[in-house]
Amino acid sequence: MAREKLFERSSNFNLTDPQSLLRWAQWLKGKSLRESLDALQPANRRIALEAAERFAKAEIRADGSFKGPKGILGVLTEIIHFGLAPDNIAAADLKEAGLELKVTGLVKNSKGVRAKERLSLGMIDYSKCLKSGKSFEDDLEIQKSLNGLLLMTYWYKARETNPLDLIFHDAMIWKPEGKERIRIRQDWTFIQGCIQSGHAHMLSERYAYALGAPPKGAGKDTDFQAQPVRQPIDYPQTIKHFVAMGVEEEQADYATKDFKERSKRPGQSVKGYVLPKDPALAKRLGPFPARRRCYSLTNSYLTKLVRANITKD
DNA sequence: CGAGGCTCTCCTTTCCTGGC
DNA sequence: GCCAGGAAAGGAGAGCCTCG
Repeated sequence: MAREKLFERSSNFNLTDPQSLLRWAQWLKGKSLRESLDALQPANRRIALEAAERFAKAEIRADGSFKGPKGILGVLTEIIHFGLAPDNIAAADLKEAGLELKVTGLVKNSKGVRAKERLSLGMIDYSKCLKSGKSFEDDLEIQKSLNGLLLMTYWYKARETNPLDLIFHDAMIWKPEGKERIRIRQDWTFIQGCIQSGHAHMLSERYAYALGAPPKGAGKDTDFQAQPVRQPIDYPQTIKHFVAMGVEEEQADYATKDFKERSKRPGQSVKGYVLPKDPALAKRLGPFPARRRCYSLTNSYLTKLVRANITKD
């Protein structure tokens, strides 16, 4: 099912043509969303404002001031710039072109441009990771992004309360192929291996080349769940398991040693592994409860991508 | 129709590294 | 060996959705 079109911007792009979507995304280079909004005909402008209100609780007043959540640049971009209604269907945003739309912030420091944050791609479903025969290629949660990501970057500005004033930097289509894709598949395999070997509580971004597993949740104890494999297998077996699955020996060896160290410090984040604060919940969930996590492109990898593929500034 | 679950995104803490 | 700044990683608020 295609996205609901709010209005036609057919002179600007063709929803089935990735390159036209990229060009249209790049139109925003050096501009803000406000300019895209101003370029709309009055009738469409009204539709866009109404949609922003409906989908994002964002009130854009006639004088250009803004009232609403500030972290909704992505949603506003979809609505205003592409004329599409957001939905929460698992398929890619720009399905006809096979592209997933992501809007992400950049910052500049002494060493140059970098990504402000990791980029989250989709939630990890622990129970699904146990199904045998489930392959990387079948994991839609992540393939929708790996099959083509229309990545739009903007200059992050702390304390900016009006998303319409944020300046876009550039846009690119990212579709990992060849070596890059294989490397990402290994990261994915590593994550599956952690869950299958009873180490879901050890998942982290630190073992990743590109694809990490940072925590993602509503905060507090509700983020925890019993992991599907209750008892971790021992470390020699864990290495073997990883390698048999296709993880590089170096990564498997490093991670397993690190697991061993961290396992000595339950309840200590980073150097150990996190636990629910409520002891009763911890007891109910069993010995190694796992936090809700997502698949993400790590900050450092995203930074590399941005530096390599997007025009220097 | 209300409680709790889910997911979006931003915020805070911890850790690492490079310069002295 | 210490300090500061920046990066990595964990933590969390809020709104929407789902299900009883």
